Order: sequence, then C-alpha cells, then structure tokens
Amino acid sequence: MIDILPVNVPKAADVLAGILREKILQGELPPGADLPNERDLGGQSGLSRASVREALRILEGEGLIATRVGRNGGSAVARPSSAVIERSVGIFIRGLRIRREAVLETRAAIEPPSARFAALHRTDADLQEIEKCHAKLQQASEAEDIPAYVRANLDWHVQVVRASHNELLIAFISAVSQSVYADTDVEGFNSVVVRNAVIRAHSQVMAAIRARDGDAAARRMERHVAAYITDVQKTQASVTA
Amino acid sequence: MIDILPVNVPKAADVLAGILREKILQGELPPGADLPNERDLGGQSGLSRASVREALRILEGEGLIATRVGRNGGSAVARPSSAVIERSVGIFIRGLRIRREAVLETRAAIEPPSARFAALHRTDADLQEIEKCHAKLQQASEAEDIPAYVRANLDWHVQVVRASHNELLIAFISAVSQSVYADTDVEGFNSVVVRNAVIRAHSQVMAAIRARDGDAAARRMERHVAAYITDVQKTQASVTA
DNA sequence: TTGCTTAATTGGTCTGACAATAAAATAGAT
DNA sequence: ATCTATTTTATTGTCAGACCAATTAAGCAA
Repeated sequence: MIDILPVNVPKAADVLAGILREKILQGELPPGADLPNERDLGGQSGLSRASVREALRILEGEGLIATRVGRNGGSAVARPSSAVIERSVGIFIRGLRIRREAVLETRAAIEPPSARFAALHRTDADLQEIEKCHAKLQQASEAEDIPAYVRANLDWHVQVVRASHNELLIAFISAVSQSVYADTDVEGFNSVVVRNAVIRAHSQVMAAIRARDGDAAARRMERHVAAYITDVQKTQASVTA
Repeated sequence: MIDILPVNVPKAADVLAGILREKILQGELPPGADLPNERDLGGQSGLSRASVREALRILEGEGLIATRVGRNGGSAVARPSSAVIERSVGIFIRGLRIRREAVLETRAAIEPPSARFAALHRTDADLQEIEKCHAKLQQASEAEDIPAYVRANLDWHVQVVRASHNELLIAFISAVSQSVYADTDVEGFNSVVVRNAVIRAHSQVMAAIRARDGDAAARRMERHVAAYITDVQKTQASVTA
C-alpha cells in the first residue's frame, strides 16, 4: 500500500489564471497588451465564460490586468503597483490585529536605512519634494490644523523613502504608513512643543540628505523615530491612566 | 451645466465583498465562522450565484476566507497569513522587474533592526530554532551540498527575524527572502572560504542574541549583510567580465 | 460496533440569455 | 467639409437554471 499525498485538484479558473500570470510575468504579455475577450479566451481554453471570468478576476485582484467594459473594452495587462502590497498589508494588519507597537516598530526599522539610501541616491527633484512636504508641515503646525499636520507629517516620511529610489522600501513604507495614519490619535500633536521638535528633527534629517551624508541621515532618522515611539507610548500611558 | 465627476460604478460582487470584508475585519465574523452557502448568500443579498461566487473569490484571494466543497463545505472565515503579503510582494518584484540590488538592499535594511528586536524579545525556543538552522548550515557546508546550504542560510535569516516577534517584519522578510532564494546563483557559495565567513558571522550574531545585546546584534547583522551584498556584487562583476 | 451503501448538501462548471456601457460608424445640419 | 447628434456594435456585467463532482451525514446490514 503506497501512501499517496492528498491530490491537488486545481480549479479550472486557477489553472487558466496561472497560465496567463506566467505569460504576463515572463514578459510575453507586456503591460498594455490586450488579452482576448472573454468569449475568445473561453473558446481557446475550452472553458466556459464563467470560469474565464473567474480567472480574470483573480489576475485583476493581483493587479496584473485591468478590465474595461464597452466596445474596445476588455482586459489589458497592467503594471502591478504598490497598491497590491498596500492592500495585502492593510488586511494583514487589521485581520491579525497587529499591535500598534509592532507597526511603529516596523516603520522605525525601515526608515533609518531608507534615509541613508535617500541621502545616497536622491535627485534634486526628490529633495524639492521633501522640502515641499516640510513646508506644508510647518504651515499646518502654525495654523494649528492638526489633521493637516498629521497628513503632512506622514507625507514627509513617505517622500523621504521615495528618494531612496528603492521600489520595495517605498511600497512597504506606503503600506505601513497607511495603517499608521488610520489610527493615529491626533491628541499627541496638540502640543506645540512636540510639533516643533518634530520639525527640528526633520530639518536635521533633510540637511543630511541634502549633503548626501548617508550615515548622518540614518542616525538622525533613527533618533527621530525612536523619539516618536516614546512619545506615542507616553500618550498611550496617559490615556490608559 | 454642472460638471459631474465620472461616476463610480461598483460592481455587484465588489459591493458584497466589501460588506463581508468589513464584517470579517471588524470581528463580527471571527476566524472559523461559517458563511452562508452560496445559494443562501445570493438569496439574502438579492444577487445571482455568479456574483456571489465572484465576491467570495475576491475574499479568498485576500486570504480572508477558505472554501471547501462537499456536504458541510462552504466558506469559512480564515486568519489572513503572511502568505498574502508574500504573494503580492512576489508579483510586485517580478512584475516590475525590481533590480536584484534593490531586493538585497531591502533585506539589508530590514535585518539589522530585526536582529535587535530578536535580541530583545527572543525566547529560549526562538534561540533553539535559530541554532537548529545554524547546525543545518554547517552540516550542508561540510557536505558541500550547496543547494541545501543556500536553503539553510535563508532559513537562518528568516528564523532570526521570527525571534523578533514582530509579525510585520516576519512577513516582509519572508516575502523578500522567497524572491532572493528564487534567483540566488549558487556559484557564490562554491568557495569554502566564503561559506566559513558566513558561518562565523552567524555565530557572532547568535552570541549577541543569546546575550540579549540588541546593539551588538544589530551591528553584527549589519556588517554581515553588507558583506554579503559586496560578495554578490563581486560575483556579478566576475560573471559580467 | 464496524463497515458499507445511499442520500443529501455544497461548491464547481457550463449554457444561454439579456442589460449596461462605451467606442465606432453613420446620418444630419451648418 | 466639419462639427454634432444618433445609431450601431463590441464588450463586459449580471442573471437564471441546470448538471457535475466532492464530501459527509444518515441509514442499514453484518
């Protein structure tokens, strides 16, 4: 009696999706290429339109195709964007009830090395974008517009990582930031003292990035995020108390 | 004439998927809970079974439900796992042709802070798991079994991050490692000198983790991954030459 | 109790039809 | 000839109903 492993029974739609996925990822179907319409795909694959649609929906969920209705509609190959990572990370965080502390830890882990890469790889345009965010931050701080301040703060951090020109780090920080933003309590930034400290820290990080000093950028960013985490924990404590 | 923005036309399946997704993420439908069968869901929602199935497929793709056929089958709420992140990151890397350098950079960015957290949060069981990977690594190295060596090497790194007890970092490193593994050229590890250097570096990191010395763990891990990257670049160069 | 058979339940797949949409083709007006 | 309004057409979106396949519960027999 040989023991046979549980036999895998792939569904028709999964098989078709797998075939198309490989064609796309291997470059045989480059971004922008039109797929055959659903009826033709059904004819070619021998599957029903229902199964074809299921396969296309899978690929759409993976960000590999985009589908439009109407004449000259149909499915076209798309470039996957960081949106798919952001979505899966968001679901992961919410679904597993990841502790806020762990999310902040992750941000704290990613940002200092990202700041280093930003200092090393930045273009002048990157620097200008970062400074634009900084200006908005100052403006919101002076106007005591806390929601705008929180938004600008997050944008600044994301922009710094963008300057690293590392697409994966950008996707990760975007994904994590979205979750951080979703439940940042505004209370912590009611103090003008806290806000000014943030602005000063940002200025120092920017100076290092401007000077292309990777070590300084990483060091200063590390101090900044560490300070932020202790601030959050303090606020947490005072709320709990 | 007022100008009206392009009106969003959500598809029936998206709407239903959104409703169910929120119920799941808000905890109204906890992991393990059974959803109504497809016909009932259709009846309750007023949608056809085809649309219901499409909605369920979306949620399945997001890792939020698992579906089984047969009597007492149906869809049950699942805990999203890091698998969804791994899949989306894999598609992102392959689809966007992310440079191998950027992937390694990302790993290099994540691992040192992860090693710090590992030193701070590890349990004895974590340490044993890491040491088990290390033993396999040494064994494979002595046996000159390079594929097993590469595998064990990767496992060791993932295991260190596991010891951080930060679920997000674990998911990220798992996702990135899978891509690293997919195109690690074995050539670089043909040299016993290189392999022994890796083993020494691992030993030092482990010593820091054992001693719960976060700073040392981060510092040594940083040196280790930096050395790995320069090694890869050297191999690359020799291949190109 | 144990094992086999049967029936019920559920997802998987197919077929065919119609509705909704958006582009292209056409007709009409200036 | 060119712009505009209308009609046609290609395509996805949705639905209804049927049957197949897989799985398990229930019934039954040894």
